[in-house]
Amino acid sequence: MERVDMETMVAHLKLLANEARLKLLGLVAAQERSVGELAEIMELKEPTVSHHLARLSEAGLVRMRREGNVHFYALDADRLQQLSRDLFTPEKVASLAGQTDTGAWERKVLRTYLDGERLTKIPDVRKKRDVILAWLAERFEHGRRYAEREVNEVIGRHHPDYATLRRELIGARLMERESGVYWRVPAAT
Amino acid sequence: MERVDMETMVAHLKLLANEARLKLLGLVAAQERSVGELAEIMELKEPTVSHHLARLSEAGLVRMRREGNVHFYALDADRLQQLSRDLFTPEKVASLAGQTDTGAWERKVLRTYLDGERLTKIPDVRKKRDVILAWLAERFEHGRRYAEREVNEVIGRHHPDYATLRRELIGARLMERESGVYWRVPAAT
DNA sequence: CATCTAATTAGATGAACATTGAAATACGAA
DNA sequence: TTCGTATTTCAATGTTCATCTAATTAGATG
Repeated sequence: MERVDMETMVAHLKLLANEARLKLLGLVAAQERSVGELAEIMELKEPTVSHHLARLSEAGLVRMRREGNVHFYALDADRLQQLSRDLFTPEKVASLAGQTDTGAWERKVLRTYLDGERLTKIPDVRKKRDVILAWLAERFEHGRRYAEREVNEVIGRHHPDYATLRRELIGARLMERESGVYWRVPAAT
Repeated sequence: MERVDMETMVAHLKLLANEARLKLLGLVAAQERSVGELAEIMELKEPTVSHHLARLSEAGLVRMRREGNVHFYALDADRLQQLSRDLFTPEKVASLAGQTDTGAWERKVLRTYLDGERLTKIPDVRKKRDVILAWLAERFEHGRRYAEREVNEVIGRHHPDYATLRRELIGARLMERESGVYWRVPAAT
């Protein structure tokens, strides 16, 4: 499988997302045709057709053969099939996000609700609250076991309502507890 | 296989041929996300994101769920996969031409080289010559057998150089001959 | 060489579309 | 009800792109 980045992927889709070019591909699929011929059939001027053929040619979708000063174009069916196959594989779709910085929003939430180390407010919206809780969980060491009193103390440094936040941390499965002992849950991934 | 005409096909390709929309699909593929969240991540304003999501939504590619006045969008993976599968099947490409009048050019060639029943000139370019020869072949009846003298006479009504044209008709496999007898070859389809 | 034809290139125009700020809407909270 | 927030709708702006005419290139023909 050929690696295709976002940029070329969009370029290829743009190339195909045009009625004139799609028709051209269809016309040269059955048999080779000259520019003038295509212009006549499609009711477009030669320069227009020439322009589209040039773009298709760059992408390797059509081949050109000259006879005198007549240029005959024909479809490269293999290339088209390969391109359409590569364009939308499931993992391609999944990877679309990968090339984007997904952390920006989380950082903004933190900036909004944190004043230094101090938590100014607990967000009502679940997703924002999750971000805050994840940040809060990082205040605890991995592998270490905490008494409830210690947990309250750590949270208390950042917000007075340590009881609520402690329960939320458990609910969000960022921490676990058993018989009064708490510990931080390792990150999933 | 769902039938898709040229118009909707182009519309779908146009929808996907956009970096912002592709990124959006990728972002909502992994988990549902709110408009503001997406705007922040993509460094676009909310109206822009809202607009793109609306278009994706029309095509059924994303689903929306509201929680308070927060709108969460998520990918409809099945729909996307179905769309990408339907978009470029081999027979689809072949049929692209079907919706176009391919006869226009042939008619123009005939207009150019014919003056009524009279052939004004024999085209030099192979393709045009083929059109003229096909027209000429139609002057002969299917199934009937002609002597060479008769062939010359029929052609002679349209152009003085019957010898050349007779040979060309054979070369183009529009007519055949055996021991001095000629007949018209049925169309291949 | 001059001439003709086919195709491409260059430059201009217009339509489609992405993006935005401002206004309107919907909803929850006080 | 009034306020605050998230989203959508509206209207305006700027950019991209398809198409065209005019000019140029390249090949064939006389």
